[in-house]
Amino acid sequence: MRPPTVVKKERASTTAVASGGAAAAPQQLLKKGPWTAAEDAILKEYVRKHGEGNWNALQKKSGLQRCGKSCRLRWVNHFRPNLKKESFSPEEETLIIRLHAQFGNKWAHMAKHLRGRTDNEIKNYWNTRVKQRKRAGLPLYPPEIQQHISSRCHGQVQNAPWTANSPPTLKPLQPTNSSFTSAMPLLSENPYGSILQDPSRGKNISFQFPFLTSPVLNWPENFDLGPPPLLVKEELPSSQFSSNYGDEQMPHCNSGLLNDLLPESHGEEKLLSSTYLAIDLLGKLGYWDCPLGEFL
DNA sequence: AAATCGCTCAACCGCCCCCAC
DNA sequence: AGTGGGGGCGGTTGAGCGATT
Repeated sequence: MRPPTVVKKERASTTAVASGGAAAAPQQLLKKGPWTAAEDAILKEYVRKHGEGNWNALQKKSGLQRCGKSCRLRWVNHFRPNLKKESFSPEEETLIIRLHAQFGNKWAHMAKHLRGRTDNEIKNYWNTRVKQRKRAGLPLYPPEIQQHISSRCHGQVQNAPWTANSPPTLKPLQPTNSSFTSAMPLLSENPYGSILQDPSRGKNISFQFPFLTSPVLNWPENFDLGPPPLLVKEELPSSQFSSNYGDEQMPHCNSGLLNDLLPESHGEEKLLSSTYLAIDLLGKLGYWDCPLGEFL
């Protein structure tokens, strides 16, 4: 990766920034293009004094001729603490591929799982990868990743909506020509998730299928994701366990069941932990017969 | 040495959501 | 309920640079 912040040739211009990114900026001349060392210094000093956020105020208070969005982007991509500068490691590359298989083009979401990496970096890496593999006539996901994912746990949910009297049955996918795409018609009967009744506790538990609610699905042919990554979202009716997948501030529900089953997890691991723990939860409730260890 | 090509990546753009009023 | 500002996010662009011809 090329070292950042080295501006060899000034391509900046001073212009009235148009709508969109600088909608809130006053109609004055704001600079665009590469940042200079002096601008960087102003930005860093401002954040040191005032912390992150309130980016438009930065422009007003510091006199920096940059719109708030540009300041935020510069900070996030170059000066935020603990940023990694080196190229992606093989482990990181593998993780990106797996995360993309799971979440699609959710760069910011993926960045939460790659400590010290920015959404922009991941996006650039992926777009380059797409170009390269397309040119080489290779599939988007390498066979080893496809194999790894599809071998984690072959199961498929049927018979929605579920109840405790009619629990979801798990049907092994055929190892050869099965694909998540082929599973979708079955799941489309219940595109937003389901509610499970747990009579032993007198509780209802709501599940959602992020794959089915994601607008970015464009799965390659024959890509087998295995089972949808079930996420426990709500324990009805009293739940406050309502975060979206990927929400780092996932609150605990206010009744006992999920808190019993979901141990503490922290930071960037929380999303995947919540996903896997949700699957584990299904197993503990008897709806899933795949040990968590095999799924991971 | 010069021209061309292809890739990388920083930065911008536009859309959207959230929240205060 | 409607509106506007702030901020987050994904898509896109194009300058810079190394490789190749």
